[in-house]
Amino acid sequence: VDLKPLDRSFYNRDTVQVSRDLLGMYLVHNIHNQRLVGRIVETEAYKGLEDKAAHSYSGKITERNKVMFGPPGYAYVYLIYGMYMCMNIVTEPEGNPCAVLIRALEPVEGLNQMSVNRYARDYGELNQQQIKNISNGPGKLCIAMSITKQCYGEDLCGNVLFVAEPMKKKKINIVAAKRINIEYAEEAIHYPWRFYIKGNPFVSKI
DNA sequence: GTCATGATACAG
DNA sequence: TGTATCATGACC
Repeated sequence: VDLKPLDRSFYNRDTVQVSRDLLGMYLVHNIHNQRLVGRIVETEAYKGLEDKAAHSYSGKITERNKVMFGPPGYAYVYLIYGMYMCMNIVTEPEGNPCAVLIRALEPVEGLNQMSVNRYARDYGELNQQQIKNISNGPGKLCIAMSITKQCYGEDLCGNVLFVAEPMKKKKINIVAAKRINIEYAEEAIHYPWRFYIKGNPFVSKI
């Protein structure tokens, strides 16, 4: 199946809109001569200067957040809690430091390799619990998809790591909710900028 | 449900 | 140099 990167203009839009439109799209990572594909089922919008939960809120450019201040369509990957990586996609025009966090995937292609990445072995046959746990969280999906700090700043309009529209797009219902684990963010705690596909079993938590 | 884990970024 | 962190897995 042919999967082609979305055009940069897709990302050069309002971050909440991009967050919603990413649901149902495929995240693709070509690595070690293999293609890993996951359907995006959960996202969160981080709207830069107006959002206390965003890493770019202060407006100060740092080593970590600098890619957020650049042009849209690039990967913002960072270490969280000293142990896990999170994958974001930069949105909006250059200078407006916004991003979408990818919070959960439904495995589409390369499930076997993902299970090796996650569980350090090839189970051959995975049980339902193991499958469900492969990529139902932002840290988990980075392990499953081999997304590391090496991916920081990767151009998603290239052919290594990108988002593609599936051949057949299923009809979905979108749920909007408060974002996860941003208790420090004062009024931004309540913004309904978490989006997920209603009823999808790979959503991280209800 | 609670809690330890862990490395880095960032502020002070 | 101290502190908080866009999470997870292992435990109760």
